[in-house]
Amino acid sequence: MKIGHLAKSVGIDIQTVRYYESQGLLTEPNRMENGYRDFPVDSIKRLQFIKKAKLVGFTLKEIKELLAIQVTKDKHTCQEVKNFTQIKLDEINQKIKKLTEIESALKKIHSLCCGGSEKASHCSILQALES
Amino acid sequence: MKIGHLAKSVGIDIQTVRYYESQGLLTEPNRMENGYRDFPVDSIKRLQFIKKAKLVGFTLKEIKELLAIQVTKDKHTCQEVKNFTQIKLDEINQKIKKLTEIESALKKIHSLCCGGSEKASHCSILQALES
DNA sequence: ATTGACCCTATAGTATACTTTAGGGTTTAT
DNA sequence: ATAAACCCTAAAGTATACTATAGGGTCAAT
Repeated sequence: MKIGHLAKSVGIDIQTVRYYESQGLLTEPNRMENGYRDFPVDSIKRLQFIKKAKLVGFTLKEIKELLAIQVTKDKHTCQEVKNFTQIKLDEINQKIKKLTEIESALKKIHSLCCGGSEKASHCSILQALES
Repeated sequence: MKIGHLAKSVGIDIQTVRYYESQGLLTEPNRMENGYRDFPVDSIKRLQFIKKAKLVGFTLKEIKELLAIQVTKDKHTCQEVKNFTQIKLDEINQKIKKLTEIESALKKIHSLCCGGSEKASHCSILQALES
């Protein structure tokens, strides 16, 4: 799969794909005779995951670590993987909690703010977070 | 409240507080006679919100917009606020969804990967996302 | 065979969000 | 009164994550 096709099917820029490769987020693709990159199909999933993880505030460095999770004799032991995934699970729960707080504040604003008879007393996000 | 106290109680750097002020995320604080900034107490909540929103992937620009939500005659109408909060609520739900996907993949890895009799077939995050 | 749509590398430039430095004044405790 | 801890501005520097540019080769269709 050529880089243009890959980039398009994930909805990112070709340059960005090359950048991710340079940063070690994509394993080095095979090359065709002419030197063009030939990506395996699962690069799509890899890039989709990167996109997803970026959206929720993970850095490329963190995403690289997430993608690197695997139990292999010479790399990571079970216990290492368990420890690492537990840390990441905690982080994710933190994020979900924060998002839920912001969500409920926005919901308050959305539903109460402009009800007509309601006073505009929940119309800032900080006020809505408090109540 | 002096900047050092404020920064410390939120757990961020003094310089960062000044930077946020310069970017319009904090309203300009009053000055004491000596020129020192005198922050209102609610700056703490403002900064805590900024911290929270940054953690889940919002940019300073977006955070500024969230902090600016209010219904006022000369600024934003009810409908504008409703529209804006709805867009943000959708974004937040997207983020929560992505996080939940990553979470369940990590949970799979965490619980299945090293069970002993289990094959290491869910030991990469991409594999875990699929199943 | 030539045009347009691809691909390549290498390097420079940009946006965002800080972080550090320089150079200086203020306050608090001893 | 002096040192340590605090505050100020302005400007430069850094890290991250792209994004664009230059200069060139490849491929598919006309």
